[in-house]
Amino acid sequence: MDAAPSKKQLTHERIVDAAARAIRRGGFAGVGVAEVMKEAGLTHGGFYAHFASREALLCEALERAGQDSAERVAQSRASRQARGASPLRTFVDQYLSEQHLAGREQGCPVAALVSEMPRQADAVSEAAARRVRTLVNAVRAVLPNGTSAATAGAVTGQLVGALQLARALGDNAEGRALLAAARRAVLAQHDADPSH
Amino acid sequence: MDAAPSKKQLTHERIVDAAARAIRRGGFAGVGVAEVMKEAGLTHGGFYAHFASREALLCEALERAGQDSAERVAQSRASRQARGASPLRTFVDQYLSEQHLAGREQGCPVAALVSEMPRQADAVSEAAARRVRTLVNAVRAVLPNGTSAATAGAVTGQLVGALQLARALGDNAEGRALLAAARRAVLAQHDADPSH
DNA sequence: TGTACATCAGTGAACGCGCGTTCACTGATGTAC
DNA sequence: TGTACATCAGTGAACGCGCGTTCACTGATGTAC
Repeated sequence: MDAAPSKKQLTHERIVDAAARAIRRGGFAGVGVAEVMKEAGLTHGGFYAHFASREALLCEALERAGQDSAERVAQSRASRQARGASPLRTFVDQYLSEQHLAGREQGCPVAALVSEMPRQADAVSEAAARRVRTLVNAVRAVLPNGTSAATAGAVTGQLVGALQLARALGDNAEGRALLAAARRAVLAQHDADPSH
Repeated sequence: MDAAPSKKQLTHERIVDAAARAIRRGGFAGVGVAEVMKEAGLTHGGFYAHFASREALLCEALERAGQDSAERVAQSRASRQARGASPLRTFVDQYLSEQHLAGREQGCPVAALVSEMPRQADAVSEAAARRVRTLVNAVRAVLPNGTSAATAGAVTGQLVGALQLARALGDNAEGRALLAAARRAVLAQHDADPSH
């Protein structure tokens, strides 16, 4: 069905990928039509054959960034859980890892962009709200059955907030200490088996 | 000593006040020289008699926004504590209040700006990091004596993250439920007397 | 007290620049016969 | 198999606009005498 992507579709993907990186690197305002097209190996004039507007690109970029980040997490999840860690512990250790602290461009778009989300044009902030819900659901999935969306949201806030504050303090001892303290706090509160 | 501010100093304050509101309303990029000057009742040409650059204004605006927000909190704190609430509960109830959810422009600049902080020019992101430390210290002051800065940072992350996610979801039932869940979580974890 | 002058906060026109968007065009691809 | 033609992804010049910054100027204030 989706077996044979056309050349145009492949180009489209390349543009969205570039934008998904740019949006986490530079924020919503850091996504420039010309720069993204250049990074995709094209000239800026062709942009409007692919997107109705820059706004439309931002919406697609948000979604792509979320998928991209989720895939990265899924890759190492299996191996960690095999070593006996709980799903929650695995998730928290990855989300509040030093790699995630340093790798903004490849990381969670919610952590990279939340404080800008409410200021975007309607279509963009709606796409952003969907991304937030997706993340909250991912957190909910590693919490005990029956946990409410609101409670999962509070835990998500704990993760997102700690990562952002650590980044604002810098990728140094100060930021890493905050991150470590947040890992401990989340696990002490929600993990049944704080063995390690 | 600082008894008689000159007319120029008063003007300077007005500009910084306008910028402190604009930076929380529109983010770092939302602070335009011309617009801020206009809001202060001036024309844009006079700007450089007050600031070396737009960057310098951003630094001052960050600090002012922090003071402004802290003052607002201090105003209602006394009366609440008099009614018997603990300092922590008072702080949390205010930080995660529905007023704070709706009032971005008058609220905490850290919640309004964290995810943009690491992307700013050096001077600005340093001023931002100082703001973060100030907030963490305020949280630390309402936690038990001896709480480490890192642990206070984790709690701060919980507050900042929850407020941001709620704002990204919108000032509606969904956002308010997240906020309420976060209030419960923080107090259950840290407040000795969860009486109410 | 009154006049002459220096100071300086604020004005408004102008600048160069980068941005999102438009559009006439190119040139490769693939179908029709 | 070979030629003629339509399609359409991508090019690159050009547009209008808003931005941060500069600068010659204005006009009110206050000091010197």
